[in-house]
Amino acid sequence: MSTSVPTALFAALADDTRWGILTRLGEAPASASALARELPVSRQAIVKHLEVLRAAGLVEAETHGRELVHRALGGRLSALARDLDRIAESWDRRLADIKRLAEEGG
Amino acid sequence: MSTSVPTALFAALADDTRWGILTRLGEAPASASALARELPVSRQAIVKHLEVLRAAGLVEAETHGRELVHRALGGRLSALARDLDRIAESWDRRLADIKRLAEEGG
DNA sequence: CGAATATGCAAGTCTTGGGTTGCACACCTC
DNA sequence: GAGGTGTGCAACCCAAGACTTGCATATTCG
Repeated sequence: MSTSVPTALFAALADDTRWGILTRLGEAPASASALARELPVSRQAIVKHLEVLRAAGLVEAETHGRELVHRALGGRLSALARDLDRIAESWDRRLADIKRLAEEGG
Repeated sequence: MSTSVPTALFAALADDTRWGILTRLGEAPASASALARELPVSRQAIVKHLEVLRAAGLVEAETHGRELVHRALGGRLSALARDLDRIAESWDRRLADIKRLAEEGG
């Protein structure tokens, strides 16, 4: 098992523009060109971000006519949420153990 | 409300070395020098990482004699987990709505 | 068919940030 | 008090990646 939380996924989420694109797609699917009209960055920048998001499993694309429509997928995110919650709990539990041992035994 | 998930927190988690330090601190608190002995990076690199982690609220430091002992805090992480889960759910729900409307109305 | 629009590929720029080395300083210990 | 050890500050190097502009290529619609 070990870590199970790839930092690559965090990296995909760590950029403001990319996060903006992702949450925008969460509201409704859209093409790269459509996003470029809404956001203050070039279409090429958006395309690159979409590629990163797709590689991370956060976005899925589908051809619609001559458009490539992208949509946000909740699966990876909710899986990440579960992992993080488990990890956070283990940290706090371990800290409580250490503190307890120190007070009892020390 | 809006976003509520600062990408800065993701950025703090997005580096392999930093994530290694963080999970290591999750097992047991340690000083920067102690970590430098375990990990294949310089103490200064670790110090910088710890500063980032502390700024993100993921780590807390306490002076022990002449040592500065750092420990991982689960709070921020579990809060992030809750936020992500909520967001993921909203995405999927919205997608389901769109698909349903398309099939019913279209 | 032809114009408009959507996508893809390709440099090339420039900032960010992870990492190092070196040095000065403090503090506990012997 | 002297030495070893833990920190802090500073300058510097270098690769990664976020964006841009430009051009070539389809493909839908009138």
